[in-house]
Amino acid sequence: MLRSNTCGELTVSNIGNEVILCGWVQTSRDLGGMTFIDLRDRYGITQLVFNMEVNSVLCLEARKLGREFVLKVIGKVAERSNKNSKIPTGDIEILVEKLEVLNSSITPPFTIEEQTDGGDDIRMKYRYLDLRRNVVRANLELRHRIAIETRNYLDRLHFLEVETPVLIKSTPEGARDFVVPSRMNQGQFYALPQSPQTFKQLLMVAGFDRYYQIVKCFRDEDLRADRQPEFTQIDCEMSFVEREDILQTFEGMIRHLFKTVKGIELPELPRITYADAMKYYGCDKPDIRFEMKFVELNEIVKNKGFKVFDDAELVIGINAKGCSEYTRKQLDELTEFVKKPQIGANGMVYLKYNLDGSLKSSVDKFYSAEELKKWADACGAKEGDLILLLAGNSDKTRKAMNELRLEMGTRLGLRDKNTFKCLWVVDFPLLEFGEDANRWFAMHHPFTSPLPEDIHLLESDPGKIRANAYDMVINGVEVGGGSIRIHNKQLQQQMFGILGFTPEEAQYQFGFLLNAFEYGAPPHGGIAFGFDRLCSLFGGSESIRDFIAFPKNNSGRDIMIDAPSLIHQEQLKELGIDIKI
RNA sequence: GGUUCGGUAGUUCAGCUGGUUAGAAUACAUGCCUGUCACGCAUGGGGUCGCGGGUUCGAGUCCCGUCCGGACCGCCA
Repeated sequence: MLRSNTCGELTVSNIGNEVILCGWVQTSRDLGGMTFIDLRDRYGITQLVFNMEVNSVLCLEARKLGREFVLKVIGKVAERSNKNSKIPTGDIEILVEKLEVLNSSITPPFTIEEQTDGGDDIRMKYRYLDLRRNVVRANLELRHRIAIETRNYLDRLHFLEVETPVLIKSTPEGARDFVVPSRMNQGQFYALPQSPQTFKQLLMVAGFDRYYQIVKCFRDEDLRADRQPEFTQIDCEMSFVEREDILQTFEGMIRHLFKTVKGIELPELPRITYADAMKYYGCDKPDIRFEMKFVELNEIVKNKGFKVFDDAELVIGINAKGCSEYTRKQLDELTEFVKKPQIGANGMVYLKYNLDGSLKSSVDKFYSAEELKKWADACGAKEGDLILLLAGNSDKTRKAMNELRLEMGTRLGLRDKNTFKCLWVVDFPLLEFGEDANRWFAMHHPFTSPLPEDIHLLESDPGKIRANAYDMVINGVEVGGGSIRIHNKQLQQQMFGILGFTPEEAQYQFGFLLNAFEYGAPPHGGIAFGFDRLCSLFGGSESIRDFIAFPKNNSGRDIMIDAPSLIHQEQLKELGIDIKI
């Protein structure tokens, strides 16, 4: 060991000790007669002192040290005359007796401090420097903590962590696959897994009973702040269980994580059906940190001569409590917000329930005060509240109102990142119809079992079938999702049929699974959590990039190593690939 | 594939309706300073205004194209 202690642990109890520290120069403060250097490592910062009167050679040497130089120093721990209460080691300093420069550094392109001056781009290019910053390191420490506690919990319940292959087979359903050309099988490709789905099911067939894996998954789709091309899942599967068992087990896991990592005791998780989530929140991952539920107003507002409402399939309102004093400017901003192309509403109607009890709406021409009062009552509005209404096609209006609700929640400060509201969303539709392809698609994936009571609809009315599937949602973020699986060959074949596979295609793509089901597949089900999202949520950040050591940018590039990149003609030739651009 | 915001010193940014030699902060360098901890003070160096084209007497500023980055829509079983 080059060092006797870290830079974060020395206190007054160590005064007089001879210590050896290693670390990076955070800053130096040269006062002429003496020089202070803050030495940093992963554990903290310790102040080094060089005094001209004590050792002028050493002091002059210390003056020349630049930011991020790597030092080894030997010295005595001393009590400071001026203490710094802001850092744990602020009561002591090191009177340096011997200094060794282990390595020098050129000037870093941005400051390595809590509040860095660097933008995202430059920080990603020099990610190894960015990772030296406390905040980023703390994020990865949090990630480590969550992984450890996940393993603790699942291990205690006898889950086995089993690794599954990364080079697998491309499948047509779902997201685009990343593909890897095979040299030994020219013209053929592996795919990287979007999830270990079929493997974990095969592990259930194999009798492993309880499996989990903290595992990298890959999807070749466009990215977002919360989406990376390679991401990590906590992937789990259990045999001989029903939905209730899975919900209990993993509700337990999330509560364990909140308790051990955040010190938060979560209440029992509420459950909401997909249908209700869409009805009251316009969204299958509602943020329930605040109420502001949708109220359907069709009955009340129609046939009074206001064409927009009369022609609308759906008119819904939300009650923004305490906002009756909103100015014209604020209301115009909200209207502009909902009219943005990404949101797509044509306009917004408002109703102010003023503090004096009067009602003022943007459609006063068409509605009497009495009629407006009915709106207010339906929305549970009181004096001082503001009702916002959107109208039009049902799906679009719900989607737009969801955005408006979240925007209002943000504006009213109702989405505190340190408040956590978790829930289960259950009874998703099994299938959704793809207009372009003119066929049914699995909403979750093709291995999802229908609810037993809905199986009879398979041939007659597939769109009505509910899936035995569930999502866990925290603060409006889908952190996990899963289902009870199909474990019966005939039902699985029937499902592939509905999804437009011929029996031959089904056999070609998923024959291994169908075959396995013939050898005594147990009833099973599982769930997968987005590990990166869970970490960012725990860390109070919107972006998962902050919780990944070496993330990719919006275009899927790693700008530090500059990947993806061209490969040599030789390599292409070996693979039997001819590229035309 | 689309919408939108941005690209000016090492870095983060300002730069108005086009008009002298493009600024600030910070970082960096040099000097002074014995209790700093965002040390202080003084001095200094540092720019292909992303790139290409156009309009104009004149473009960092306006227009077109293009590249790069961020956020979002589509997409993400």
